[in-house]
Amino acid sequence: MILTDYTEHPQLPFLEGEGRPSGQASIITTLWDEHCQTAQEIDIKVGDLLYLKNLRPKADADNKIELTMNGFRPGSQGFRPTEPVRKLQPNDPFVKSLRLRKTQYELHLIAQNNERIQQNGSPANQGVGSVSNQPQPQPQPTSTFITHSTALANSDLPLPLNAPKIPISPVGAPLSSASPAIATTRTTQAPLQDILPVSNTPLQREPSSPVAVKRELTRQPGSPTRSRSAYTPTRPSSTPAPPARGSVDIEISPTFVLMNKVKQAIRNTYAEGLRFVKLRARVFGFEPANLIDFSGPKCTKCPYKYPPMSECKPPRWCPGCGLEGVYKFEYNFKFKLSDELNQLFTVDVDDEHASTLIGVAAGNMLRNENQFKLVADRLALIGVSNVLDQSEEIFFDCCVRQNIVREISKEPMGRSKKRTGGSLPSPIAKRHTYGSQEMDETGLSEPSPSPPPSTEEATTSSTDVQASLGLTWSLVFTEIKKKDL
DNA sequence: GGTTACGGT
Repeated sequence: MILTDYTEHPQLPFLEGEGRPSGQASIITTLWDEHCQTAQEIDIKVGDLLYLKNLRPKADADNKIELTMNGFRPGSQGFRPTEPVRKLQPNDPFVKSLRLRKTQYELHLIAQNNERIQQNGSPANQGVGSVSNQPQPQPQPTSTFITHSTALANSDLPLPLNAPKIPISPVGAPLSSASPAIATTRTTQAPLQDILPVSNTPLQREPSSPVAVKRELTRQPGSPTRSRSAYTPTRPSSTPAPPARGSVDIEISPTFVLMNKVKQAIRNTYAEGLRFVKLRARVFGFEPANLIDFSGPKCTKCPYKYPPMSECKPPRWCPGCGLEGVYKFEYNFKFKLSDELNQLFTVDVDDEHASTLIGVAAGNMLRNENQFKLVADRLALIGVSNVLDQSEEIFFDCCVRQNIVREISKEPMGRSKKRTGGSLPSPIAKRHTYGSQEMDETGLSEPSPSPPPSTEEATTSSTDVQASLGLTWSLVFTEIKKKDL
C-alpha cells in the first residue's frame, strides 16, 4: 500500500503526486502474511483511514524509507498484537487529528507554492526548512511509526523529528508517537500532508498568525490613546482597567456610528422591543476552532450548510435539496465576548455581518491562501487568531442584537412559559433559530409576543445562564477598521 | 508490561 499521514521526508519516494499527496509525503508499506490477508478481508480501499500497529521501517535499495508489517511467528517469544490492521471509524479521534494534519499540510503546500512563485523558480522541496515555527520539537527515543503506542496525549500535532538514519536503527524520525495513516494509490485529491520535518527543521503549522506582529507595528508616534470612542464605560473600581493598548493599530467603530445605525434600523423596521446593545468587549473564544472554517459552503438552492471544509469536502449533490450541489461560501461563526464588566456574551456572526466586520466577502480559505490571509489579518486586529496569545486583551467596540425567538408550540403550551416566566422561547424554537439567519429575519418582522427582559437583567447573566434562558445574540453593524485606511 | 522481526521487486 501507499500511505500518508501528511508528513514529508526527503527519504520518501515520489516527488510529486499523480494521485498521491504532492510533496514527499507518501510511504510504501508492505503487509506480510496474516496482515496482508486481513487487509483484504476488511476490504481496504483507496482513501480509507487506517490504524496500523507495529510497523517497522527499513531502507530500500535506493535508501528510501519503507514500512513493513511482519507476520506473527508462532514459537517466537514475541506477543501477538491486537487488531494490528484496522480501519478507522469516522468518529475515531484519530480521524480528526489526521484531518487536521491534512488541512495543515495543505496550507503549508499553498504557502510553499506561493513562496516559490514569488522567488520565481526555486525547486519544490526547498524552503521546507525555512518555514519553521514549531514549538518544542522533541526527538523521541525509539518510536514506532504508525502504531502501538496509544499516546494521544501529546495533542494531535505530530512532532517533527530528527532525520532518520535509516539503515541503522528504526527510523528516528517518526511521524508522531501514534498516528493514523491514510491509504492511497491514486486519486487522492490534491495536496495532502502535514508538517515537514526535513532534517530537524520544525515546520510552521499555523499559517495564520501574522497578526501579532502587526499589532506591534504601526503606532502613531504622537497619539498613543488616539481614537477611543466617546463611549466611556463605568467600571467597578475593583475591576482593573482594560488595557488601552491593543487598539493602537486599529480604529474601531465609533460609538456614534453604531448608534446611528441602530437608530436607523429601529426606525426603518420592524422592531419594537428589539434590543441592541453596544459593548466594548474582547473576544475570549470562538467557534469553530479553526479560522479556516469561519466561512463554509452553503447551498444556494436551499438552506443547507455543509460541514466544515477542514473536515470534508462538499459532496457533489446537496444533501439538503438533493439537487445539484451548487454552493457559495458564507461566513458563519460565533464569538465569545467578555465586556469590561466581565459579562459574557455568546454572539452569532452571520454572513452579512461578518462581511461588514471583516471587510472581505467570504471565500474558500482552504483553497485560497490570500483569502485566508485577508481574513486572518483582519481578525487578528481584534485578537482573533489560530495562534493563542493571551498576553493581550484587545477590547473593541461592537454592537450586538438580542435574537428574538418565536414561540413554536410543539411543546405543550405553557410548560416552557411556566418555567421561564412567560416570555422565553421553548427549546424547540431556540433550536430552530440558532444560526439561521432566515429565521432571524422572520422573527424580526413579528415582534415577540411579550416585551423582552430588561437590559439589566440580560446583561447581568453569564453566558450559561443566558443560554439556559434562551437568550442568544448576534453581532451587528460592527466594523474593524485599520487606522491607515 | 513484556517481546521479536524471515521473506519480495
